Amino acid sequence: MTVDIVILTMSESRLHVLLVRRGEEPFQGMWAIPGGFKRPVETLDEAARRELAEETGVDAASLLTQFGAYGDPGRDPRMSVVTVAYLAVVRDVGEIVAGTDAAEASLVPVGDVLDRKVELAFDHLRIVGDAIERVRVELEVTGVATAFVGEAFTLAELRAVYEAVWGVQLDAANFRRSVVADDGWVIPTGRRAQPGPAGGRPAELYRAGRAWERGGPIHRLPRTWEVKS
Amino acid sequence: MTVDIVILTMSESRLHVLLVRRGEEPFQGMWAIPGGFKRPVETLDEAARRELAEETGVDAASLLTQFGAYGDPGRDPRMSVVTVAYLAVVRDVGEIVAGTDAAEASLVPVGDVLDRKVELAFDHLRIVGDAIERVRVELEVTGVATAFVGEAFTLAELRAVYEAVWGVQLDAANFRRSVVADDGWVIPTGRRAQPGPAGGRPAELYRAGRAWERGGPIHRLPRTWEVKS
DNA sequence: GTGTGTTCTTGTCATAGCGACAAGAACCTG
DNA sequence: CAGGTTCTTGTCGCTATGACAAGAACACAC
Repeated sequence: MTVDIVILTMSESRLHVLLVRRGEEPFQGMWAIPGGFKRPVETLDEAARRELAEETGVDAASLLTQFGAYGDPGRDPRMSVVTVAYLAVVRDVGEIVAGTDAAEASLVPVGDVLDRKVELAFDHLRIVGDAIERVRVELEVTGVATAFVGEAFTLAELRAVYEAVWGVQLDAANFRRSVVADDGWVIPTGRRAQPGPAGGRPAELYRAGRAWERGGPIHRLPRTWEVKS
Repeated sequence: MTVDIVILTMSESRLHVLLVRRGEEPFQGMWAIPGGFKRPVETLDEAARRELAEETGVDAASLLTQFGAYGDPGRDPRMSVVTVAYLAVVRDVGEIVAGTDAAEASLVPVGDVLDRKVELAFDHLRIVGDAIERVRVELEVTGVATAFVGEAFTLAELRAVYEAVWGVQLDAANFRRSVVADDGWVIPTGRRAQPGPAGGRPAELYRAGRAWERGGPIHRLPRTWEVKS
């Protein structure tokens, strides 16, 4: 019994996953998602949190959600091992420190992983793929989007999350209208963000409201207000 | 490592779950969901299918979907056991036969389980509860609804699924319009169903179309067209 | 300062979706 | 045939939303 953890975060408007370079056999030197063996005295959630901290120094405690179990014979060359996979979405990974069993830890664009530019150990490619798919769905149904951004955020930042995860372009005006629709999804803070290097009108800063508990305001299914060109 | 299976089906317009009465310790004589130990040479999916067939005689092969793993210490009094839970929605359970390890097998209304009128062994109440919640979500996003009904079905039957699972009343006219919306969710067969004992106009029979793959037509979140009185 | 470019914000318009409701159609039983 | 039940069709009005245009607030170059 092992647990493995997929940590997702936004960086440079792209989705990234936290990987560690394996320090031990099997697959020594190859990239993998953090994880390790569960102890009999702890719950699965506790095991996930502990392994993540041990190998990367990241504490994603309350955000870890379980999303799958993998137990194909042969997925681990050593023995028959079933792993339970966890997912956490964070706005800032914080200090990444390679710990036990890990020679190195860093953020990698998920695009590079899915394109196989970065090869993963075990069946971790499949696990990461399932995690992404899960986030795509959760984005529509839950408030996961706010977990990607900070305490205070601009609507452009929030929109970038949807665009990166779904791989679409959204109309800024319509996005604003849907989110601000006075149902309490976002609450203006009164402050404004610093404009980017190219200038532009400074964006208002918002914080997350409580309406996300009932599902998000942005949908992708029958909606097609992606930008044309 | 064990696998446990939650089988859900509709009976008398109510949601039912397939339970077995345990033939062995621990919890001998108590109701539980079917399940058992995974073998090293098989996948989790195969283990679920095998255990279900062994204990109940039910073959739900292609419909089994994994939805959670449970590994709290103490959930099994004998030892530390992690179980992977599977869910299947079927229109007809078929022949139920109590098999190995099971003294009895039958369908129980989920209401009785959630109300604790029927007590379950281990943490199976929690597992069943999670399964129900999963179905409630899937009903909105996937074509699970069609798995509850037969090959050919009336729109009233399909509507009853949503009403039973969500615990709401839906307007028959609006339900029809949403489902028939010529997007291929249901396809008329040209045949008609037998009216019930109280008479009434005979309903048209439909079969499931391919549009369900892109998500269902019925939503519950911002929608509130439940019947008033 | 002034002009140009960029980004965020506000507003308009037309259409599609949908909740509420009423009426008609097709069966039953007695 | 009368009355009851269930399924089916249709209408009305409101809201949500996709498309698009215009205004506002900044940076930078000159």
